[in-house]
Amino acid sequence: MQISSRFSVGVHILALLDINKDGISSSEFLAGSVNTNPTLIRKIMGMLKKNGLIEVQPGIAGASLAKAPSDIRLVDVYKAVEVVKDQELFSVHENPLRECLVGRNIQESITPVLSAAQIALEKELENVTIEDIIKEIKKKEKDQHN
Amino acid sequence: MQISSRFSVGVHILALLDINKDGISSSEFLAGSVNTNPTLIRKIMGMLKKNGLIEVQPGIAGASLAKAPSDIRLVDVYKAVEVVKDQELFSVHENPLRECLVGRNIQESITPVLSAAQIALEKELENVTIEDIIKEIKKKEKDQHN
DNA sequence: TTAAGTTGTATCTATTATGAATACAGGTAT
DNA sequence: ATACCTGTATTCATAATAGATACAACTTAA
Repeated sequence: MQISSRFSVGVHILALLDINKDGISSSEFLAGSVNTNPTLIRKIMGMLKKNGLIEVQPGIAGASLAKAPSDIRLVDVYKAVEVVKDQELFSVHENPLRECLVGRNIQESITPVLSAAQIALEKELENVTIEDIIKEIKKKEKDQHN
Repeated sequence: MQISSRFSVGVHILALLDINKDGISSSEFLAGSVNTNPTLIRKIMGMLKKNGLIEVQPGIAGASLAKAPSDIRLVDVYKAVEVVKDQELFSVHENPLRECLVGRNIQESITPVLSAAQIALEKELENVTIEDIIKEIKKKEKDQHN
């Protein structure tokens, strides 16, 4: 099981929109950098737009960030691309036997733990912004030239 | 996307093995409580056995915990049932364009963040044991009778 | 106004993971 | 010898993902 690459692709798109802000970032351009097809990019861009992270207009080539890179946290991207719904990272088996002590109480007993784990993961993604990723990209690039 | 219910089923099995330790917990018995088929239970039991969490023997009905419930952490179950591999909770798009600044550095830049998030999730599962779950089950049962 | 290019969607397909189900070999016990 | 159980392989239906094609609606430039 893996969380969809829509998340990492979303981050890729946002970082590139900022780095290429003086140019035109069409879905085809972005798709080239990500190495996928423009349709998937447009689908993800639609999600990012709906959540107020980017600005795009039908018919007009290119997109741009709707906020400063320092104001976009990775958790915003994570939630925008809907890779995981709230409270539902972990699936729990349905309809355990109500005639059994464990069966009738397991769901309510385990759900808070699973929820806490999911929240811990999301909290970690709150600490990183697109600006951080961009800085890291530039740093890696610089390091490689030394 | 959701993490397989093998995890919650595994916890269910372990809790029930302890609560029913004076009885015989065959795969059919466990399957009844979980409300699934015995094959899936045996498959998961095989994983739990391989990781030293339970004891089972071919031909002999029933299984039992290999450790005290207080010594089995949920993260042990999580890893035993292999719902998620190390470093691979998040999938990252492959082969981004090397001719692009973002494309050639995005993977190395984002991987540490994703890894940290995954570890945060697992850390949360380290804090809870099967004993905790059993206590919670009994507590919920008691609360319901008042 | 026409033509070209782009976004926003819908649709189809291949691939993969899950979980239900059946079957059966091999082990155990009465 | 019979009955029961575990361990494992296999088949099947379902769902999510990602690649791909097609096209309507919109914008811009010629």
